[in-house]
Amino acid sequence: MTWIIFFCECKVRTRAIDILDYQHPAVTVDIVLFTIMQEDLKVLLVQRNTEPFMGYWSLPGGFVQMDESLETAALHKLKEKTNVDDVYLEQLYTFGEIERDPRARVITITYYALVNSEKFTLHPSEAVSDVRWHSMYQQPALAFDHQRIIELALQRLRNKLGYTTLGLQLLPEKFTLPELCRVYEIILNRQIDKRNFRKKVAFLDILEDTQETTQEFSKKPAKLYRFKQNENLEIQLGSKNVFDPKIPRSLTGQ
Amino acid sequence: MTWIIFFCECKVRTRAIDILDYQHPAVTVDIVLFTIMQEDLKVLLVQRNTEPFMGYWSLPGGFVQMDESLETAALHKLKEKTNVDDVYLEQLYTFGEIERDPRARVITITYYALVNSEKFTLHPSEAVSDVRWHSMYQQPALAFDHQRIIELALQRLRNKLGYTTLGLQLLPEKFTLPELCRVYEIILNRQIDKRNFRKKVAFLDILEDTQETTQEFSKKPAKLYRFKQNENLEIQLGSKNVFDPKIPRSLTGQ
DNA sequence: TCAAAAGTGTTGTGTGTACACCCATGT
DNA sequence: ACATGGGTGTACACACAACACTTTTGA
Repeated sequence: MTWIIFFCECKVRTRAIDILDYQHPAVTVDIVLFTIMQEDLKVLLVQRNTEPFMGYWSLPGGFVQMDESLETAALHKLKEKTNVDDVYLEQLYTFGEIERDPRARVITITYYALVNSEKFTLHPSEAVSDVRWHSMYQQPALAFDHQRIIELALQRLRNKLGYTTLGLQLLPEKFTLPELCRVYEIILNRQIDKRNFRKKVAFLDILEDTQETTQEFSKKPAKLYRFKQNENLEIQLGSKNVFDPKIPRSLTGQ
Repeated sequence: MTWIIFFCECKVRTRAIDILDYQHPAVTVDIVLFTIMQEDLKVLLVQRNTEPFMGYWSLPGGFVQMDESLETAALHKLKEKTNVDDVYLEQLYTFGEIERDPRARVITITYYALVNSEKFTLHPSEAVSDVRWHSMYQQPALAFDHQRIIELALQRLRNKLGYTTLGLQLLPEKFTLPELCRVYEIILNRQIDKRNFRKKVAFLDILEDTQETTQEFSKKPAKLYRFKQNENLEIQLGSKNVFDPKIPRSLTGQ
């Protein structure tokens, strides 16, 4: 009898703990916003003006409000800091180590985002003193676990570059092939053979010729291309992988 | 009952505003636990006995406690439901739509996990009436957005199968090549050429011959292999991708 | 005429895929 | 002897990687 009562009590109390007395951790979003400027891969950082980590740089982000989805929250934070709202945004990972914020239990859902440099220069919020672009390859000291987050974002970006058309997000509407190639070189941090690159892009058939040229980057005019908007962002090319036979090698095959 | 709880919850959350000037959403973890049994891919599901979605099936999971990291929380929930604790666990995605739980704002960090069938049969918690394995290819009606979560998990599992050795997590320590091949066939839901499969596995050089054989599955004895534990889980094989030239094609090259 | 970047083809090699038969054993 | 699943080799196709010279223009 006692056991039954105890059992019931436990059950009730467990539910009570879950729903009533349960302490909710704080939830934030943090965004790794990439762009390419001055032939360099940049990340947007914000300088902290409060403890902890006062003076350190951190990712733009903030608390998730009750009336916004995670993605919306991320977009809001970005808009707040940069005034840019046309970005490519993708969830990265969720960090929830107990001690990642010394003040309280904070779980952060991280995103990474890409803006093309042109859109950015139209809203040069870098003027705001405590919000600045930093070279990915030369960062200041970062607060919390943000270093780790940025590294993961870069890794993901590099990976996805290979099987998606993500790179196009970093360029204006019209761009030249050498420009696109440079985007890849900058992100991957290594040289790419331009002949092979052109060949692959041509084969993908995701660009259309605008019939225009530009001499912005060279004396010889370079053709300007535009991304075929109707094309899917996820491009599956080439041999897929180890244990995946029986898929015919055609673009339509996936 | 539900209404009382809901009311109380509102009250508590209102107080939270006063104190922190910020409402914290509830945070849960949900786990998609896969195994292979009876030549079929199974997912562990729990039948709900409360509203909302009473009677529907849902993923094992629960609230994240303040003193456990997300991954720890996920492991705890699994242990609770299945008594299995030696699993491969990996974060999947975080869902935070405002309306995903009709009761309150709940953000869930989802994981997927793999157990080998042998470990599972040692702790047959399927006996527990409201916790059961269901065929991935024939599921009951699912609560919340759990259908979507499971689908994402399957997709991820299939993808990762190609460039990792994840499949090995679903087998006991010693296994035969036909068994491993069957794991891939079951998960990918398609036939695989066994000659090509063996060739690739041999080339990967991640298995060691145990010098033993088994006749469990056939009359002709099949060699038993063991996973070389020191090998990395992430195997990069074959051509990498579209925009990634200049990487020599060697296993050491990554 | 020179410098600077755009543009262009070919070849070898590795990896994916298709395909058919013999082997070892229990019944 | 036969049924069952284990085990093996070859040939073709395709994508990746390496590589060097010509073209167009501005200065």
